[in-house]
Amino acid sequence: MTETKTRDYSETLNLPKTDYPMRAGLPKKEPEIIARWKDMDLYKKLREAGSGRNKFILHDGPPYANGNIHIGHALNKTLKDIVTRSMQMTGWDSNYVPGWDCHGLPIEWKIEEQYRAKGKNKDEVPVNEFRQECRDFAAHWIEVQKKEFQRLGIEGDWDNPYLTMRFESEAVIAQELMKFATSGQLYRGSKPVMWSVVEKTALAEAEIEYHDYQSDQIWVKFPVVEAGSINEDAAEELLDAVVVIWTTTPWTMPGNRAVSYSSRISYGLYEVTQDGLPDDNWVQHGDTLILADALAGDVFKNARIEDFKKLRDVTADELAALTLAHPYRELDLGGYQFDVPLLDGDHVTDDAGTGFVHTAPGHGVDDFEIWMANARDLEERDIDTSIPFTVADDGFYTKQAPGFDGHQVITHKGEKGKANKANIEALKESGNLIGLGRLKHQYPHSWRSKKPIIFRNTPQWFVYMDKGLDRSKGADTIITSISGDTLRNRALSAIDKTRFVPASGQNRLRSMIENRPDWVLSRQRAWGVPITVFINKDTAEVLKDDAVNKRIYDAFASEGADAWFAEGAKERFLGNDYKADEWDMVKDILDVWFDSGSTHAFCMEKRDDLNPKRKGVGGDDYVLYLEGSDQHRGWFHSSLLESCGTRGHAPYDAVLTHGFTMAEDGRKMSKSLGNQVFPQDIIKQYGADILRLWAASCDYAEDQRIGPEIIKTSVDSYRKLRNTLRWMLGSLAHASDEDVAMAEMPELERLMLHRLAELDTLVREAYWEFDYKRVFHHLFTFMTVELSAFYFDIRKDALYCDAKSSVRRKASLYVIDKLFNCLVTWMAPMLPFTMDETWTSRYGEDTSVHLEQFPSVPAEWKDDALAAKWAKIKTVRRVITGALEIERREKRIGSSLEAHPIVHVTDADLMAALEGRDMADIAITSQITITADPAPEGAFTLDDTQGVAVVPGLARGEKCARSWKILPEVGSDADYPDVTLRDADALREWDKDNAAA
RNA sequence: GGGCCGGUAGCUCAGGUGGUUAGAGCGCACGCCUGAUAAGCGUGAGGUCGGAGGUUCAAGUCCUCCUCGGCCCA
Repeated sequence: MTETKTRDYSETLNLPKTDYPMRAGLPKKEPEIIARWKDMDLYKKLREAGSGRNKFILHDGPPYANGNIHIGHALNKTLKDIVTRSMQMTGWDSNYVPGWDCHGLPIEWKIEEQYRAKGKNKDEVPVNEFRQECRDFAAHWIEVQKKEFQRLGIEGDWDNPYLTMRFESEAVIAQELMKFATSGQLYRGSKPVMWSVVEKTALAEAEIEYHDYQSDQIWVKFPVVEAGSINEDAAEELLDAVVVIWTTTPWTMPGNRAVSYSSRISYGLYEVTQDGLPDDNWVQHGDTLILADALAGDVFKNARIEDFKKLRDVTADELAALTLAHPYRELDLGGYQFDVPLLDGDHVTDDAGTGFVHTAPGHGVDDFEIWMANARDLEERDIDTSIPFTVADDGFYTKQAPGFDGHQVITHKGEKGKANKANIEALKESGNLIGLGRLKHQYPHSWRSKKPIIFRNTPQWFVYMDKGLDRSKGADTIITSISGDTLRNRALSAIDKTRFVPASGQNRLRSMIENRPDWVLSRQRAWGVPITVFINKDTAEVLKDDAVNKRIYDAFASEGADAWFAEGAKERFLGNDYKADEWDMVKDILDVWFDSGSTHAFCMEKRDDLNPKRKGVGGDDYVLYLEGSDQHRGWFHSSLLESCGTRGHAPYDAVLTHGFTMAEDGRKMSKSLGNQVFPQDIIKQYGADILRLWAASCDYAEDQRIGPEIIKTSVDSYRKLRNTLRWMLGSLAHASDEDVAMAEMPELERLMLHRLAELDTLVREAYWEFDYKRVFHHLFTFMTVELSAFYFDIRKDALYCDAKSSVRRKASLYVIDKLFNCLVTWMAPMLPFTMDETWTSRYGEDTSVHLEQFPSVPAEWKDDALAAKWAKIKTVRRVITGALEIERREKRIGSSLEAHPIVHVTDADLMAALEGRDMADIAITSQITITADPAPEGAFTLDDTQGVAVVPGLARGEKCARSWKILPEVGSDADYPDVTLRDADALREWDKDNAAA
């Protein structure tokens, strides 16, 4: 016999074999996968697969089409995609139709900005030309964002998204508005808005800048005319007194309707005690004034009075019972005879002024709100609550400011008109002026003209929150005089029927609906859907005519809302039944929240592939809205009101909200702090799946953080997941399709199947609860702790070294196959790129994991008794590996295969669990001895484990050249003298198979 | 200023109805392996549970206040 050279056995082993790369190269690979999905028309295949199933509709809240996407968009769309994919894979037809919000102010601004750069004036451009430019602008960003969303791996109908500016959408939006109009829910009211006289336009908060400005300040007396009936003497005193206000806008005096005070401020009755005042002084000896205590001194100083005394306190109750006269009542102007009430308001402070605030509801937001809040009480006091239109759009007073028409507040050049002066004169004449001065302060100016703006009462369109509705006419409703069926009540009861995730959203939305005022729908803007309403010039009645409305709808559907602004539109829509000159055509634009609040109407209901049949209307389809928590005030809110007003119920079954994404330090991202994170950067550097893994692993219900270190955590997790899957793929390269019966399967394999059964329940539950971090953390821990470090580590020996015919090996491959299918499908919604790559690596390029369902798990896999038993086995294993670690540290062993521990198990329960187990395999040692004998002194134990002690020792025998186990039997097989008997058998089989081949 | 939500190891997260020395994974340190190898396995060090009061035999868990952060209003 010639000298035997050691044979290289590695070719006889079933080592992992795969092309699946360890390093993913996602930034390069993901676009290829997107292309593959497009080529195979995955979206269409998904729809075919889902056809006939109940629909799960994640109805997209439309992002605004005016810039690149940011991290918040990325989180939002990723969560939506995880929802869509997971529902599709758990038995629903889950069709995601993305949408965009296209109308509105920010886009108008951009176009205006471009105009300014070109020296063009918006007012000189025909409105429909301007609108076209807005449309083009939106269209551009829709394409940009679409690509960015697709790059994130979001699956949906990207070829047919919905757009609020599509003609059909504009038609339905107008139609929805007309439903409110014809059902009587829409009314014309008024509200002060910031108004630029120079540009003759309303301005939004963002269009305002503050500059220094010199205002006229005045202190004004309001004579007390009624003092209630608290106490005759006290009332008498107050009847002789005046309430004093201070204002920097004298021109708003004609609009005054009330005086506000605060019950949190202390007030007093003051008397002027100074002698020798000139006869023409505005304040005289003996005058009594009611003032805030903290400000009385200031007021007298401004009225040039040095000597005064406080007579007594004036209580909040006394103030509430006062009625004042307008300072102009005694003048012969007409129109100021009304009573002026005192209103308790939180906006009143005693920092400056008099402690009393002049309240002109047409000229300030606080004024308007306190007026409206008290409207009901005032009407009971026979006080007219209508708000006068005192100033026209050109800055001139109207006839509703009697005695002042002809005067201008602000001129067309932005300079002060004569209004202040005229009012000051009138006040002097009435004897109600007590102080006068100038004040330099910050005052709002138009960002365009840089000229001062004013608050001006303007007509606006509102929807009633508290008028009774009548549902008897189907979807349309009619106002009734008395009914509990109001829009507010409908919305509240709809909220009670809606599932909120997290639950706290319900309260949040509820309290907003409970407290909100009537819904203002009108904006004085150009880019949007118009309020398609005609009002009768004489009666101010809103035209309700189905034929007119249909003409409007049809025109919009084919030409877009531009039709409203086209030449001859009025005559065209009114038709022959009405005289055009008897009707006014409203030119206001709908608030964009009405647009997006109508998406359920023009997208969800109009598309056959959506149009849900929900519970209660003969179906089991399910509609979810998912947005950031700011949308309680926004889209969740407007969609609810729109749908309740026109359909009587919410457009959704469930509302899911997520928090906002902060920088790594937990603070808001900002350019100035330099802590911004851009999704585009992460995708470029690591890939979209890394970003998605971040989204899936964090608690999105709260605010999340993102930054370099956090991304690194995702990258590390990703690598671990990927390598574990890679090893499975490598092992499965040797698998056959042979099934192995449960009865034949070793307990270790059955334990893994049991764990799959448990995870199956958990994963399905967590996906239904949209709790992705729970799915991720469980799967990740399972893969690292139970698979990589336990099951795979133990089974490597059998998988690599056992003969092909080994049942143990076949069983393991069977289980790995099940593990693979479960894990890859379960993670597919979160990591769509990687899981599809993994899936196709096994099943071929013409498949996709996204067309799979979560595997059904046989009930027989679940085996709690087995799991309990293996918990004990693992307990013993921990003690063994603990003992081996000491040996390793002392350099007596390196690999655990060099060891032969003697395990003393004196706990009968644990011993019973070990019965029939090959603990050497399980502990990955070459040999092992299990004994019930008491452990000798100095044996290794763990503090938390009773009844197990380990005496370490070295394995005896030769090291097997093939499996590296050390066993005495090595050398006893004549054919294969350098291996164990198991390996010898395996080699015999391998050699036979390969000789035959 | 008001409404709502939150603050558990360096990071991401667990911690039903209050009950022994607060857990996991990652990261980190150290070690082993070299047939998952820019991989795999093991061991270890990390926490005043944002802070202060209070209720209770007992609080990360209940109450109050404060603080920091966030969303929405004003």
